[in-house]
Amino acid sequence: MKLADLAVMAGVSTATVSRALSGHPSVSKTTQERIRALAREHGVRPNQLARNLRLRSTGAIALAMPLGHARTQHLTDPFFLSLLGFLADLLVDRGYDILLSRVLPESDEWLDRLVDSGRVDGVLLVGQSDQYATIERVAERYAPLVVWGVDRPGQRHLTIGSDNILGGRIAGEHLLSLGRQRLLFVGDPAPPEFADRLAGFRAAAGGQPVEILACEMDPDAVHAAVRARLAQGTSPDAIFAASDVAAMSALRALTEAGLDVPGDVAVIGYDDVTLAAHTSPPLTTIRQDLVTGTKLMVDALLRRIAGEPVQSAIVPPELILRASA
Amino acid sequence: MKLADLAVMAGVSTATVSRALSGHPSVSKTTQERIRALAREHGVRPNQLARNLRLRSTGAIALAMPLGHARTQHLTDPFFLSLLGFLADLLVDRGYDILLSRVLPESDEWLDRLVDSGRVDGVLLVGQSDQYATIERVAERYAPLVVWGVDRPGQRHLTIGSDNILGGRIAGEHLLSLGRQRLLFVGDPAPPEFADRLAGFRAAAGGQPVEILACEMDPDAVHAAVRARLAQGTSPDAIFAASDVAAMSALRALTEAGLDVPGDVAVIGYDDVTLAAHTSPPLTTIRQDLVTGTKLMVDALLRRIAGEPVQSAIVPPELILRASA
DNA sequence: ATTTCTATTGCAAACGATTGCAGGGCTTGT
DNA sequence: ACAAGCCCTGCAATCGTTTGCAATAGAAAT
Repeated sequence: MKLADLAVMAGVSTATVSRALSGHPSVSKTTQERIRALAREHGVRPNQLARNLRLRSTGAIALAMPLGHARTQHLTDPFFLSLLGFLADLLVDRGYDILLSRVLPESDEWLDRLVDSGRVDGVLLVGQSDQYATIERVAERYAPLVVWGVDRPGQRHLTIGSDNILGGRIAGEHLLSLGRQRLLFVGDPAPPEFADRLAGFRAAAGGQPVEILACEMDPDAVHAAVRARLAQGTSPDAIFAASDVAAMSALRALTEAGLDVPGDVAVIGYDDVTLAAHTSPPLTTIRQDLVTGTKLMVDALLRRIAGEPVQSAIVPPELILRASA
Repeated sequence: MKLADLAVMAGVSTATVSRALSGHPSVSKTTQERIRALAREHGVRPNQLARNLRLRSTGAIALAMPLGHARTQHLTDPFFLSLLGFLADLLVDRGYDILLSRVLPESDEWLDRLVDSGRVDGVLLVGQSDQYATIERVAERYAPLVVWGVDRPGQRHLTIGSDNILGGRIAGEHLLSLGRQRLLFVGDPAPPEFADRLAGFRAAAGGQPVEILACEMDPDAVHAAVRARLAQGTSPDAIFAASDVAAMSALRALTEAGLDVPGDVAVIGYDDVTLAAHTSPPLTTIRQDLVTGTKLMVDALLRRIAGEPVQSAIVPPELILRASA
């Protein structure tokens, strides 16, 4: 049932129906009400596709996470998902829908396809993964693109992110202040965010050596890696995990190995996902302020869509002190 | 840059360009390759909106979770999110995009708007919440709608779900087999799924009384409720939580109260979310087989879209034995 | 009574693709 | 040399809206 059908029923033109439904002032109150009633009665709702085509705006935002690194793990990462939750809330409040694209960057055209599809007014990316170059290239020609991630000097694309170097440093300083000596970083050091965390951690450690246990980021891989590491001789007395999920896996491996947390080994995570407060012992972690972060992202995106200039921004991380370190 | 522009550059008509790009056999190999090259060079990609309008199909599926009950909690529920992850994977594999709508059912038109927008070829709903009536009404006139939830006798809408009654019974039987006597159900008994779990649990308990600790489902509420309950005199020796997230909060409240799990109190959850394996002690729980479940959902939806008849289906729950019970 | 003005409404052209049908050029058979 | 057939390609309609502009009717002004 389209507007044209309603038009013949009401004995007016499609144009009038369209204007009546959108509350255009030039159509009389009486016809407006008459058409509205008719529309309600017959359950007529304008086709958004046609509308969007005509208006050249879609009311939708694409949200994607490039999965260059962790191919095994799809969208189930709790950090991504809670980011998604916040973004969804904000966008829906502003009248936008969300087009979720899971992206496995097989070809480097994935982002081009997304922005050129005409289906969205803007794109939000979570994480740069190994797609930095592609993002840079597309950002050059497509403004309404905002990325959660790190901001490198000379970078063209707009990012919102937390200060991962600072976060890593805070973690390191905290562990040192506890008198820990044998520091271990657990996680994949390749993605830019994690690289920064590790860099900050090392900076804090100063002269002290930092051992790196590089592994995939999915829970089982981390668990296996930590267990294997513990099976070797001297165990660390402090672990800094690249993410909370990794930290939880480490936690489990530790308890299984009969080690006390934080007595034998202090553990500190990153993100402060909801469940971090519910592990035992509750996880000390570096919080990324997603409430502010997502607000900034949406804000930046909408301003880019409106054609205004916007700068990259950084939200400060924060140490959340719980029992594990 | 549209197809028409490319057409003048190539010196052919838009029709030919369209056919060339879609690999239509009636356009010669040579022109086809020439146009393809030109398109690649200038980064021309057909506008999906126009395409969808013409083809009357969108290549997108709406995914929504009616949040009638837990208004405070948005999309961050790990169970929903991992369901989302699986669905996303399956749909993307089949070439569909996902339109994510967070739905706060203020008016009962939310679902009508979704199905009439023309933006999606079908709708997946996760949970019925208190929107049962609305879903029934819309399902009457709109076939490609599949719901994750319970199947009541006489119901019109198509559901895939796990057998919550059976799941509850399994949980109950397991706790009884451990010799537990003072049974406590923790969670919101109102939503249909939870109601069924409780019903099955009670059935298993037979004559034994089941205490119900009714509370909101967000972690803090559950934690507070359990703590308050433990502060009273006699504590239960077995807890069946309506979800894993609730179980984790209960776990925390228990350890804080100095109770041993499973020594003093056995705890069993529901869902088997990823993190259930990583709590300490690892959580015994009733798994909902999401791999099969989501496959069935997508399958049912696609067949409904194709106009085939499909029946509701139920996937059996399974006891996952870990340390907590 | 004629003109001017305003309040409504309709016409038709977009938006950017897809596709049935028709026609033009070229080969082939007789 | 002429008819028939086959490849290609283009014309134009279509999907369902929105909106600038023109047109009409009635009211108000002279």
